[in-house]
Amino acid sequence: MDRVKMADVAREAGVSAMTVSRVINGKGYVSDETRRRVLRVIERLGYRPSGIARGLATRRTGTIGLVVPDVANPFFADVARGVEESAYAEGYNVFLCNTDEDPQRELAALGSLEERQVDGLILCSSRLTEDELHKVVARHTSFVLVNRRLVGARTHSVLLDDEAAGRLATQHLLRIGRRAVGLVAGPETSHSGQLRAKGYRAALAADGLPYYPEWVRPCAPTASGGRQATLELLSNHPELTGLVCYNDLVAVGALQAAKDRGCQVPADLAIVGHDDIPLAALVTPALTTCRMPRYELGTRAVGLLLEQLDSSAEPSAEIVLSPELVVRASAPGPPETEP
Amino acid sequence: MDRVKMADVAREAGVSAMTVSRVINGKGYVSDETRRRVLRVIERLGYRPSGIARGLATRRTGTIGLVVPDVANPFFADVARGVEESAYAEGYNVFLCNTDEDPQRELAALGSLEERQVDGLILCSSRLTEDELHKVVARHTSFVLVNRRLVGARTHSVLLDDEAAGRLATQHLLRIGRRAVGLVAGPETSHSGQLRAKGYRAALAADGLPYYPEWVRPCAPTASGGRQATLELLSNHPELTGLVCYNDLVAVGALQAAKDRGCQVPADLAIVGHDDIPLAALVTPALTTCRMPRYELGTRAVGLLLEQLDSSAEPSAEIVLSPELVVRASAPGPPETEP
DNA sequence: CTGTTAGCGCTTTCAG
DNA sequence: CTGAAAGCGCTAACAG
Repeated sequence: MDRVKMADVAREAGVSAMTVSRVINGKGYVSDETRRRVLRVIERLGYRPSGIARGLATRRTGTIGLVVPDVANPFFADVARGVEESAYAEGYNVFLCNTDEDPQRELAALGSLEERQVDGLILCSSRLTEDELHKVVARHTSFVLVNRRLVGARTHSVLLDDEAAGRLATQHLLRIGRRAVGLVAGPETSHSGQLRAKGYRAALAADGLPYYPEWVRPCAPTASGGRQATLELLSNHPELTGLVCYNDLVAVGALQAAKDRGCQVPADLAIVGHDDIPLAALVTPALTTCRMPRYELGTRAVGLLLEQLDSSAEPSAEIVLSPELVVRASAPGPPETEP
Repeated sequence: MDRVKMADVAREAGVSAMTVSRVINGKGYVSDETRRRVLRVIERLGYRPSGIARGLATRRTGTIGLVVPDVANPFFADVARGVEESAYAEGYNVFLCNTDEDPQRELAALGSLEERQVDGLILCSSRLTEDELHKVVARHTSFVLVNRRLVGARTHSVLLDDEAAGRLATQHLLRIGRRAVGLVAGPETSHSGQLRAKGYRAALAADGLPYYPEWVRPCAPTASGGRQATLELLSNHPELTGLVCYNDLVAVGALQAAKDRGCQVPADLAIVGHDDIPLAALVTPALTTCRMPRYELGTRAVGLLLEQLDSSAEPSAEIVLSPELVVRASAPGPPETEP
């Protein structure tokens, strides 16, 4: 019950292993007749070349590693799908590693992928320190960071424009006539949260509106976090007519809070979320939100990675992906284009 | 910039490669002093053994393949997480393959994993025919089917008890006094849908209630499918006081339909879904549903797989995982235990 | 306790 | 157009 190997095919076809190798890889000259004969034997024997033997000989495994904090999180699941699909399209297979948000496990995963000799590595929302990250990057020829930037290294990253997202969300509310717009800001430690908040402020400033820190409340990035923060925000500031939320889960919490207070959405309060997770379209009223191109995050990462693999030593590159406003019932209004 | 190899470590430590191999794998005797010296050199040089070289020598790659229709689907994302985590805990890495529900791609993925010489394969909700599946199984020593059964093969599978789920959901409605219970049944071609419907019928029969086919409507497994089917069901049968839904998405559609018709949930109509996706807890009213243990599907699959790898040639095994009723607002009531 | 000798299955030279 | 020899980095099986 041993695997059939190249030598078996060669013997059966009456040629050398080298010839079999040539027809498999389509390089070098092989007469049409020989090729056909070899192909037939391969088919008949059900031969499959051994990737690891090939890997040992070529020092290329046709494999890329993907490290994510949690595949079950829809955000990373979409990234993973993007990575998997485009890697597959280019003939690569992907090793998936889950870190459970734990830097220790992240390091371990990276080590394990190094042993597997992946050709390249995609690291998503790394929880490592800059120092650790620099060390890791140094060990790998081909490396792409997703949703994280690292200065001072030959690093390629694919990022989301969170500031633009915050701006977009806020602008939309302002444009539909809401002048008292609050922010349910998510965790204070969140990098993307800070950027979205920055966008919120920028949008206010652009319209010549003052920034009221008391209209901004941090919260856990969950529905219940959003609900509670919104409840407090609304009871202290009933003057608010619009709310930008850190993400869609928080926005759903805001929706619940509005309901708790008998406040009509969007009539009394218009709400905009971030991310456009599937849930956003299913709640009532459906959420207006900033769609973040998660799948594309994955495909672009693979693109950058393979670029590095082909042409060696590219300089650093950074791709920033833009969010897109999706208008639904929680903050309706004509979607206008940028001036 | 070449990788440091075992020979480098051996030379540097003044021992043979074999000794280095022994300390790395922790097998065979090595004096404590030598071990320490080797370890130090490994550390200093940043040596990492080559998994592929080892794989070629041992014919074991420490790798398992996971094939799913779509990682971005929360169901499979959870399975994938279960697989990844427990594989990792046992020192295995997992190759993830997405088939996009396409049998052709599924076959291709399987072939590709065979080339990578994975030690075992986990195939999730396969879209292949029985014949194709039999062929695939025959090529692999270690194989586990998730959410799919295959008769007449030395196959191991991990399954969800869909019939019990349908029964559980229906029983709950009957117990809280709903005697006119309809079924929004999902796609007619869905295997799990048919089983859940069977459970629905069984529960009715157990209570001595008649089965009315006109209270059952198929639909697309989506919120809009559920909404439309429920709308039709309610307008033809306003007598219904309870609804079992194929899955949570469909149940959310049913919720929307009830709202459309000004029908109160749960007062006028109690609704039970299936799966317990995150969404279920977030809609208003929150959904009562049958939780299907998706993460465990993954962990158990790995368990079965590794069992096969260790002790060769196990007989077929089948693990059936039980659903669990999660009571929330859409069909409240004291959760009773089985009689 | 440690080292030597052979491969694992493929591809890379370099010759025919 | 085809083949022979050598080796990728590691470990199994023996020796010592």
